[in-house]
Amino acid sequence: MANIKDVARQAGCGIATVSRVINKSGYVKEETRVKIEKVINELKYQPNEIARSMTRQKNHIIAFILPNSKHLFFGELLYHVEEELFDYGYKLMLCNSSEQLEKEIIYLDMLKNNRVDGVILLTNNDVEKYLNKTLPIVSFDRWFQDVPLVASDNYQGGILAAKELLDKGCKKLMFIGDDAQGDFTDVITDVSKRRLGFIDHLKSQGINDVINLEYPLQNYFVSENQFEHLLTPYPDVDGIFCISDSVAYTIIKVLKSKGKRVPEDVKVIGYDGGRSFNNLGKNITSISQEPEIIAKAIRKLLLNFDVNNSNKKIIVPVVLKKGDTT
Amino acid sequence: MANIKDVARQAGCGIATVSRVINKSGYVKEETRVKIEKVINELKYQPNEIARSMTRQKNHIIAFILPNSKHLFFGELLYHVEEELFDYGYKLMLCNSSEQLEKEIIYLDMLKNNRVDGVILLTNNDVEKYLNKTLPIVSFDRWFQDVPLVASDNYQGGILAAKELLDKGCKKLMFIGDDAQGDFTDVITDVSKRRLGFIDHLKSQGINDVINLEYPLQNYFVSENQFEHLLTPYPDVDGIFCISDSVAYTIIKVLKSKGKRVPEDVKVIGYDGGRSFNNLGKNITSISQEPEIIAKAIRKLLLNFDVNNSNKKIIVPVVLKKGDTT
DNA sequence: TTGTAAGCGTTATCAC
DNA sequence: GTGATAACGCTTACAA
Repeated sequence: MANIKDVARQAGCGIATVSRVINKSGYVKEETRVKIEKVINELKYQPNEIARSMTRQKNHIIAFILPNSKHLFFGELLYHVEEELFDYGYKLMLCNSSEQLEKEIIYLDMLKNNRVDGVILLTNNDVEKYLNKTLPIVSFDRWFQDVPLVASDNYQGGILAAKELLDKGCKKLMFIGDDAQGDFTDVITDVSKRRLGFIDHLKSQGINDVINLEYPLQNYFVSENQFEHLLTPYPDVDGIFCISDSVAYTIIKVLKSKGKRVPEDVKVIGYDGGRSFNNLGKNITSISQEPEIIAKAIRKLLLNFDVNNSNKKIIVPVVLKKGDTT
Repeated sequence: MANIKDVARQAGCGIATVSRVINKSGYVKEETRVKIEKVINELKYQPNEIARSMTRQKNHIIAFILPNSKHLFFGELLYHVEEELFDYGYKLMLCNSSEQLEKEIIYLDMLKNNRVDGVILLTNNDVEKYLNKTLPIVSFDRWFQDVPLVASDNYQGGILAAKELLDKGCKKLMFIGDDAQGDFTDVITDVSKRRLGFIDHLKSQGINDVINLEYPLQNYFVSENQFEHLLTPYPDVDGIFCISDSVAYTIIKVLKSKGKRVPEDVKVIGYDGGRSFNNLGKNITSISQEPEIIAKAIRKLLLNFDVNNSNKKIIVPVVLKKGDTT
C-alpha cells in the first residue's frame, strides 16, 4: 500500500507538500497540487488513519457504553447515534456492559488507552469515580457530576401518563419501576422523574394515594413471577404507569394471568414509544421519546465538548402515543 | 499521561526492557521486572494503544457492517458478537449500512485505511468487487467468492418448516420471501436455501404445487399493503412459511385483516426464533437460529483467518420453536 | 511556496 | 539480560 513518501517521490516533491494537499492546509501552488493529485490517483494512495491518529493522539472514534443492543430502544438509539456520528466523520465503537459495573470500568480504562475522541454513557451503575474528566463524556438519562446530560423530558412524560389515566377514568393508580429512588442505589437517574411527574400531577388533582412501587435494578429483564408478587396486594388498581414498555408488557401478561382485562379492567401505560411491543396483539399506550432526536443531541454535546462547561443538559420532548391499553 | 520513556527513566533502564515487561516477551531479570512494575504502578502507566497499533499496523478492532441494529435479530447478533470479541481482546466498530451499497463501499474503504483487524459483513448487496482480499472478512448468510461464510442451516430450516405444516394438516402451502432468487439481484444468499429446503421436502412428499412468492429486497421493512396484494390471488392457502419472523408478523396481520384466523384457518411459520414477536398476543412458530452460536462461529473464522483457506464455512444448527401460529 | 526534520509512543532488531 | 536505535506513516514547525 502506497504511503505518503511514495507519493512525494513520484511527484518529485517533499512529503510536507503532499500532506498539505491531502489536508487542504497551507499554501500549495496550483501546478504542484494538480501534479500531486494525479500521483495520488495513480498510486491509489489513501492516508493511513493510524498514523494520523498517532500525531493527533485521537482516533476519530466515539465509544458508546450501553447495557446491550438487544432491547429495541437501545438498538434504535445505537442506530441513530451511529448514523449521526458517521455524518460528522466519526466512527462508533460498541461497548456492551451487560449492566455490569466491572465491565464498564474495564471499558472506561481501555477507551482512555485507545484515545477515543469521546464516550457516550448509558448506565445505572455508579461509575462516577471512574470517569476520566479529561475525556469528553455525555451521559444519557443518568446524572453524574460535571458530565453533560441528554434525557427525554421524563417529568413531562409522567404528567402525560397521569393525565391520560385520569382522562380514561382510572381511580386507583400505581407507578412501578426500577428507577433507582435511593432505596437500591445512589445514582441519580433522570428517569426517576417519570415517577415524580406522575405523582406530582396526581397530587395537583387531589389524588394522594398513588401506589408507588419500586423493585431493584435487574439488567432490564424482569420476570412475571416478580411482578405477580408485587401486584398481589393491590387487586383494586385500575391504572398503571410503568417505567418502560418492557415492564408494561410484562405487567399486562401478569394482569391477564390474574384474569384482568386490559384496558377494560386495568389501563396500562409504558415508556419508550411502544414500538417494541406493537406486535401480534395490542399496541401499548406509551410515552414516546425519539431516538433520532436524542442521537442528535448527544452528538451535539459530545462534539462541542468543553471542559469548562460540562454541566450542559439537553432535554428532548416526549408525547403520549395512544395504543390499545388505555 | 506517563509514557514508556518516563517509566524507563524512573526505573533507570531502557525502554526496550520496559516493553519486554509490559508484553511479557523476552528475558528480564526478576529484579528489574519487579522494579519496573513498581514504577508502572506509581506512574499509573498504561501503554498507548495508538502507538501499539502504529507498529502492528493493526488496531485490534473488528468492524461489523450490517443493515441496522434496530431489528431484534441484528441487535442480538451484535450483542453476542461484541461479547465474543471482547473475550478475545478485540473491540467492535459498528457500521450501519442501512442496506445501501454506497455506504458499504465507503465503509469498506474507510476500514482499510483504519487498519482494522477484520470485517464482518452482513449484506444483500453485491459488494464482491469492493472486497479487499488482504483484509480478513467473514460473511454471514451471503456467499461471496473466497470469503469465509457463517450461516444457519437454512436448508434444514426449510425442511423443518415443511414438516411442521404437513404435521398440522396443511394442504395448500406457500413460501414467501425476499431471498434474492436471481430475479432481483445477483448475490447468492444462503438464506434462499430456506425456500429450497421447504420446496424440496414437500416435493419428496409428493407435493408439487407450492406457491412460491418472491418480492424485491426492501431494507427489511415491508408494508402490509404490499403483502395484501401478494396474497390476494391465493385465498385457499392454509400454510405459509415466511423468510423471517418480521415477514411472518406482517403476514399474520394481513391475514387477520382478511378475516382469516391464525392458526385455525392458516398456519404461519417464521424464521429467526420468534423472540422479536412474542409479545402481547401470540408467539410465532419459528425456525430458531442462536445468535450466540453464530457469534462464536464468526469469531472463530475471523480470528483464525487464513488467505489460503478462505472458503471455509460454518453452518450452525436450527430447531423449530413451536409457538401459537401453527 | 516548498522541503527538512522533529516529534507522536510503541515494538523489534541487534549489538554488547 | 539489556539498551540504543531504527522503523511505523503521518503532521507541523521552522528554515529556506
